[in-house]
Amino acid sequence: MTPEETPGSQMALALLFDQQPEILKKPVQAIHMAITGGIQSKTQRLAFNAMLKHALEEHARNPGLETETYSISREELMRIIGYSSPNRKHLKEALTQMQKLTVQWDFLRKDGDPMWASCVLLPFVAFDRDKVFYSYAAQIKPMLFDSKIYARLDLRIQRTFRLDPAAALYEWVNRFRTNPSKRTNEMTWTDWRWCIYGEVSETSILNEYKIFKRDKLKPAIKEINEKSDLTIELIENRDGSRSVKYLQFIVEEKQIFRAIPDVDDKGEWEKRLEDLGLSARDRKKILATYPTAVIDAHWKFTMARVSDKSQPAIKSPSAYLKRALEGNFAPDVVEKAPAGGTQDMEAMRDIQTKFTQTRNAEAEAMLSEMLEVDREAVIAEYNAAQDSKVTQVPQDNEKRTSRYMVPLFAWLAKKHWGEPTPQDLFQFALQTGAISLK
DNA sequence: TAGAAAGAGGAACGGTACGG
DNA sequence: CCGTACCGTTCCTCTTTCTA
Repeated sequence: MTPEETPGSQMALALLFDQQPEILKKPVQAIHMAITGGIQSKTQRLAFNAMLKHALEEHARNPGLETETYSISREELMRIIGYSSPNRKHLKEALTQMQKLTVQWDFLRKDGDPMWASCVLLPFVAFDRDKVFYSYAAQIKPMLFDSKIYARLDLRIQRTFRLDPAAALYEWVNRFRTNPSKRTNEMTWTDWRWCIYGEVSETSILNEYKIFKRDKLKPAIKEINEKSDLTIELIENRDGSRSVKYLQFIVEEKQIFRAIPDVDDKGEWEKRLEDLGLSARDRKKILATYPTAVIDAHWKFTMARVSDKSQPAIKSPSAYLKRALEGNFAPDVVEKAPAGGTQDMEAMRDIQTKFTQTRNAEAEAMLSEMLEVDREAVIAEYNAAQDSKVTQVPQDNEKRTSRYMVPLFAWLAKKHWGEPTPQDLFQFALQTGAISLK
């Protein structure tokens, strides 16, 4: 069942684990979309995500400002989508082509608002020497920018895929990673083909399931299992007939990404240093000489350098780490204690409260968007974790007042997004304008 | 009802076009 | 030169369905 994992891919995953994530909070309606009248390449898909991420950040910085046209530096765009070729022609062509692609938004909610039924993917794109300008259709902007229901998509992972359908399938299954049932939705195989590949003509050989599976599905599943933080498994449903009718996936998060390792723990560091290839003597010396915070900083420094493709490759990460530690390469790691004063403390608490409220609202939206069976599973899990009966969420829908539900939302938010990290709070404070970088 | 035929899918090949 | 996308082919297995 477990896919073959080469040491190389494991190393790549381990490296990924130590980088800063690049999360796009992508509205689910924009994930559940299908290209009509053509196919979408990986470059286009990633570019759309990169541009959306950029626009969302822009939007968060200036919430009041109604921006018509966004711009992103070409360098940054190319970095996010992993476009390394010096030949810009194809990037330009791919982006220009996006103006011709139309999409069916919110594909899963068939009875949804018909206003978003179909619309051009990117109505406007322009270039100059080092910037790319783009804008969205006015009708879909609220959906893109104000959506409460989103999935966290890690663009670092998505750009490591080489196969088009792998990037597309990953995006779809990633959205179901937190489902208690560990299942995606079930769709006819032609709908899956539509979502992860595009619309095909009547004469295409991809009208045969076995060809689609051979050329698109299987390679995509293989690549996702090898390179991503998820393992997925295909379920085929023949529905009594001879041919495969419906497809579904089992989605599980890989172990390494589930538990945040305790970096203060010497044992954990011992193992990490060993994995890197350091000898027992070196490990002992390093752990005895430097505090873990310093090792951690240099570890991150080393990993960033190792995965930096713009510089010559590092032959031996372990030797590099040693040298980095000896030379104290990493910038200062002294933890900055927050400036004292009760005013600051109160401002901090205020940010924390607002952050919690926002997250709870997001958790509520997520819950309401779940399938009935999944929602009840979540509630059952929550109830099981309650010591006392009075805090349990009642079975009767009518009786589910905020007295019960708000703690549930908080629990759910913590479960899915974890404890807010300092970065989360910092980001949030920046976005809401509570603090500013000057 | 046994055996043939047909349908669906899988495995392992092959090729061309094209871009980095 | 290699990897990806796309398009074929041949031979095989398994299951359903047809038919003598």
